[in-house]
Amino acid sequence: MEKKEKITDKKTALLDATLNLVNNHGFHKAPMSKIAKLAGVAPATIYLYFENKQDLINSLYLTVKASFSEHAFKGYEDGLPVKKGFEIIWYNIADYKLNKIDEATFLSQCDNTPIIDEAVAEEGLKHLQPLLDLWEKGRKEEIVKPLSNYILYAYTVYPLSFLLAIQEKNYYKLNDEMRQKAFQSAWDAIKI
Amino acid sequence: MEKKEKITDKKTALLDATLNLVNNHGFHKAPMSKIAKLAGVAPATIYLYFENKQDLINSLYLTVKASFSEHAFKGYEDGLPVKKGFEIIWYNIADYKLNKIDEATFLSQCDNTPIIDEAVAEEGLKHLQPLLDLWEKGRKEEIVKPLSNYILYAYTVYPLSFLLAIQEKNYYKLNDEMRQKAFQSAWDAIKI
Amino acid sequence: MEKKEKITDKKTALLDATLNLVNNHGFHKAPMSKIAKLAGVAPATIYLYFENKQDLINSLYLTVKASFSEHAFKGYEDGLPVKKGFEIIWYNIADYKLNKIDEATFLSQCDNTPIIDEAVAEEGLKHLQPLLDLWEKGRKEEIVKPLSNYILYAYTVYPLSFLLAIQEKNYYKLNDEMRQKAFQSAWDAIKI
Amino acid sequence: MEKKEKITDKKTALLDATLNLVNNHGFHKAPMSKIAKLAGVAPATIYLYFENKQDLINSLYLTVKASFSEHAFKGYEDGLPVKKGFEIIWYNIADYKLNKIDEATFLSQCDNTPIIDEAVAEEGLKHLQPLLDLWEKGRKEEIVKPLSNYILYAYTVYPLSFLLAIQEKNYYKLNDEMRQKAFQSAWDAIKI
DNA sequence: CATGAATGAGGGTTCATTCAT
DNA sequence: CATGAATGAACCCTCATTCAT
Repeated sequence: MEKKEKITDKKTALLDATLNLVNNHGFHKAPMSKIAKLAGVAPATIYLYFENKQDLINSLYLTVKASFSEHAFKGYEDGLPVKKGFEIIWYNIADYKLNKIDEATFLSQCDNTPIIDEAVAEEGLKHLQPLLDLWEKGRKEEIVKPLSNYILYAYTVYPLSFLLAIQEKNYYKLNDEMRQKAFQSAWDAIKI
Repeated sequence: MEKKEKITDKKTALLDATLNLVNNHGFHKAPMSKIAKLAGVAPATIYLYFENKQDLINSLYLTVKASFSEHAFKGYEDGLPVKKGFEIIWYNIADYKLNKIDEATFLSQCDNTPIIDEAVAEEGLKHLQPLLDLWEKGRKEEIVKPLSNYILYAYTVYPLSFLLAIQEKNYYKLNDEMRQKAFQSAWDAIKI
Repeated sequence: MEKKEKITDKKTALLDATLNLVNNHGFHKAPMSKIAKLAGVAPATIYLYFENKQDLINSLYLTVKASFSEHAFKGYEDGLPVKKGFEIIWYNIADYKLNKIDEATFLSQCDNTPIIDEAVAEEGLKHLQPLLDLWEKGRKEEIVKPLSNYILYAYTVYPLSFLLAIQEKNYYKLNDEMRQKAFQSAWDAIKI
Repeated sequence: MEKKEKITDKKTALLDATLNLVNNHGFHKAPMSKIAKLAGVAPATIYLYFENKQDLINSLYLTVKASFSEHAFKGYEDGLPVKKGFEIIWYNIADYKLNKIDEATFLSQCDNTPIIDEAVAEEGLKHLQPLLDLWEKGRKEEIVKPLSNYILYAYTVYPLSFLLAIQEKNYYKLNDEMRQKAFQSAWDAIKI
């Protein structure tokens, strides 16, 4: 057990270091040497855990995406009424994006930049299936507008990325009341 | 006149080349040498028109942002009713984002990445003032929900960036009917 | 006449500009573009007056060296007694080195650096002939020690370069009294 | 111990290579690539031992200056009579300048050129203190003329730089007899 | 497992020089 | 005569990656 943990330790440290550097300075200006230093490790050590820089970034992306999905569906289960289910997921995602700022910022950067290999990016898309299923159900029950999943996503989850970015730049801080209003707008946008 | 045009020619060619390379391969992997080659120019020539790479990127950002604003408010004037005015602006922006794909993609990348100097990024924010004024009017007339501009933007304009990205990845093509539905969702999200 | 002067004007301006830049920043960091700008001329214009950068430097060296020699022998004539003649020349050189600081500094830099083509440097050496003749006479009359011209030079004229450098760095300012003492030391070093 | 030596090896090789190239071709025309090649090392390796080119030059300057001082005061001790002490130091310096030609030439170039950072240059000045103390003593005992240290230096040590340069250009070779005469001139210049 | 020294390839940038005007 | 735009070559430096230890 101890050995396995040690491995995870350094791997995690490297992923964390990468996250911070890429977030704060961009993919360029996040050299392997700095990543190593920030992780408290020698540069060559990185290559024991990752094939190369691209693999490191890809791995980080998938790791963060997985953690995101895990949070997104916390407390959610299949049988719930559409609005209730949507509410749970939306608030979960909002919590994630507005609290786990670094992770969310990194995902934003990946989604708007060609730094992630396309194949890997596609793999990251599969995580939202339960939400897509819920929307399908909502459309059938004529509670949700007959719009494609893309549009539903664009008007409910995606706006949170903007609010995150704004908050990150310290222009603004989203309190509980505003969060409720934001949810209301999301729901208004897609409900029939 | 001829000389001035020639200058503009090369400068424009350089900006275009940068746009394409940064869009398709990211800021890293858009070396000056490739930019020069794509623009049909020697690398050293870039430095006749821009101080350095950062200045080139910043200039491109401001140029594109200006063109974006110009399109956003085409045919719009101050006195219009809130919904009508909003409709005009929204469709303008939708047209821009879904047709001038390269420009819009580049702006997305800049807004989600630390490649633009902060001072320059702030300068780019000033362009939306007429829309903000319109929203203020809408709130006063109790047509628009009493939400901050950030939230209004997040639920109306920002979703278009997602639709653009989706379309760009060829998963989807937004036709006129869907565009109308998308507008409806935007309006539903913020109207009282 | 006017045209000739105009030519001389620009040529002189270029030589002056080069002198200043090389003195203050070194041969490297004295690019042709800056030289041109300081001289109020386009870069390409330099090549109307000089073959290339090396020729510009060489020309400057010879020009300054000529001006130096001219000053060195002002008021001197062949028939004078050895000590009197030496005194005149020494004071002339001292005046030049301690007043025409830029020129003297430049000569120092050239003499201690491989920036001047060797052939040109040798040509610059011929200018001191009258002093060498005077020394020859002094040795014959057994007023001056039987030392080679190099050593005589090293102990009389060359020390002034050091005093110049010191003065230039503002550590020190040589007044008339000290100058007389300095001359005394020079004479003591070589007189029998 | 072995590792430390290896490090010193490459660092020394780089300093040596720099010395040679700067001496023979000047600071410009001593590109990092050539320095590396002459040291038997890849260009990037230089940056393991020095921050940048300026740091390399500065380090070389301080290294050589230290070696110079060490030689200058070999066999000298404080209590010696003024003339005897001066003789020892003068001959030490003469030996250094006329034998360790490369080092001395480099120092000359540094002292007459703005290639060394000023702060570093000043640090190099501190090394001659024992000689300055000796002169102070000589002035008090009325053996040495009441001249500033600068002038004393100009007429005793500095002339050796000229003799070095002459010798380096192969115009001349200073044998023991001439060296004694040169010392006599130095002493004549400053003794009362 | 872990490392730090080492590097080849390539990055951004400068510059002496040219050429059409 | 004079120019300024243009450039090829070279410069300094960085960095992802490797390899002996």
